[in-house]
Amino acid sequence: MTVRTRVAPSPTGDPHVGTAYIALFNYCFARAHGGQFLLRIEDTDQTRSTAESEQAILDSLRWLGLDWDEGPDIGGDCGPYRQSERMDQYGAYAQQLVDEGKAFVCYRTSEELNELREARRAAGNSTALKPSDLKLPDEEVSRRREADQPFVIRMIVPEGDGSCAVEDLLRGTIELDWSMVDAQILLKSDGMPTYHLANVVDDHLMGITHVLRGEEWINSAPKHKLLYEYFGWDMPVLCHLPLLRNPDKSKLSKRKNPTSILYYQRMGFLPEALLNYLGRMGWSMPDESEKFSLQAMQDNFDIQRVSLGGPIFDVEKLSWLNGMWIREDLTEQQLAERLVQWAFNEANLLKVLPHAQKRMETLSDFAPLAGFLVSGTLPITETDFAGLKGERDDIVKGLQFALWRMESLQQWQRDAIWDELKAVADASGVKVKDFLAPLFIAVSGSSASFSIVDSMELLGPDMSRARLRHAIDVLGGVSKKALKRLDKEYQQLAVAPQENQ
RNA sequence: GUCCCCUUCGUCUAGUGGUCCAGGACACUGCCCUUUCACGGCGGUAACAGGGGUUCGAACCCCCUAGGGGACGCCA
Repeated sequence: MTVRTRVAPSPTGDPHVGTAYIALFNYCFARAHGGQFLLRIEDTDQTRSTAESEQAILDSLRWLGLDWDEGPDIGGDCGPYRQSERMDQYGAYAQQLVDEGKAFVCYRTSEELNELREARRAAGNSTALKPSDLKLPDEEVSRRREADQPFVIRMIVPEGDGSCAVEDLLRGTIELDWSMVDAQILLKSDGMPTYHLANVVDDHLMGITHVLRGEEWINSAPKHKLLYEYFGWDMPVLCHLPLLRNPDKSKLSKRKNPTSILYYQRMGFLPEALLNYLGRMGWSMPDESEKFSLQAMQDNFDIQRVSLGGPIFDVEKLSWLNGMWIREDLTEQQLAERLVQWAFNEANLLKVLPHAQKRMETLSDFAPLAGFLVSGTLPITETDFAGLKGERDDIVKGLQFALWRMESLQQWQRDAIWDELKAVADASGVKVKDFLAPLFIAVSGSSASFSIVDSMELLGPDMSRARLRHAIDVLGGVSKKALKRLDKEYQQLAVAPQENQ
């Protein structure tokens, strides 16, 4: 048995707990059956992926103790591959399907696609575009080809009624209507494969026998099944796991919840505890014990013990569990080592000292000065913001704008942070000093502290964002309605904020 | 809008036709321990989404309704 976890780098490079969640189940499933656990980094979208974001995920999984095996050499690296090394290969597979009449070249422009989709929607149909919808007259095709217009390769899919039966290890047979399945793009106009092609080709080449993935993939399973049929390959057994949820039940997202493994690391959670907690999400030990090690989970793993309701990620219970691990599984000696490892090591102190030293008169000044850097959620209250300029609403607005800006920031460096914050302040017509004042309190808990950008750089993106979010909550939060209004205003600031999930 | 998935205490879950007027854990809460706080110990409140079937018997099987979620991209 061979299973793999696909990990997709996020634009901001945060290793997502959802990724670790899926990886954990793949790991246990494979190990429990004496099989292999492989890792594959999905990397076909150049706008998302960087070497750093890939590394961050690998490091996080390793931190959690989820070690993977070396896979077979399928061209390029066995682990994460770089697209440039394998491009030709995907192109060849796509071409093969074209030659066999199972895929076709499509010259449609995105404007045309939008029109076609809108027309279908207006008619009350699904928006899935079929080969026949996309077909252009032959002369038009040759005209566009001669004009060297960009094209993609799409797969042929069945038209008309009927459904595709997909087998799921946990859900049994799932019937999906072919009418919902569009002529999926396999090869993009830049020559890169889409996930769907890369996924099927890689899994085949890697000899994957079982695929455990999130349930958001159920709907594209027919495409994958069809591709396996087109290529004449054996299809792996599919198993769709439930999705981790926010407290409001939506899919776990960083807008509503800290989702980065780095955040939990920084917050002082033990990897054993975080992994243990993820193992309790939608799964239970036969004896229902709450606290168990990865080894114990693996030894007792039974995929049938997965429950299908989407579990809500509850930090409170995670904290309790973490406390259990600290109290019951660490000697004082080990706890001391963990603390040093976590933050009180020389390298870390040296990063902080440049900012602290000039503000110190005695050594004992250090803790109050730098304490916020090793704290979790700061014990701030509404009154901490009382002395500042501006109404409560304006302060909240500033914090929210800063938060949004920081959520889309890709390079977490002090100068970049400064540029972003200044841009927002300028665009909103607020003096930088007044704009920054509430941020100081949100981030450091005090109005007198290290410079805001230095503090944020030291804290890292996840903790910084969490602090901003917490400050907004402390100030009474933002209602849904107000949020909508603020969002509109934010979009009009013309600082061209990037959309991100 | 269309399709798919899901539905046991507020939350995580046990439960695969009788042993369930539903068990455990977090949270909340009462008492005990304790110079304080925490830890720990003993209790308490709290759920089978609703309606129809099938069956001697249904949390469990079937159907309908409702609610929640997901998918509908040259993202993964």
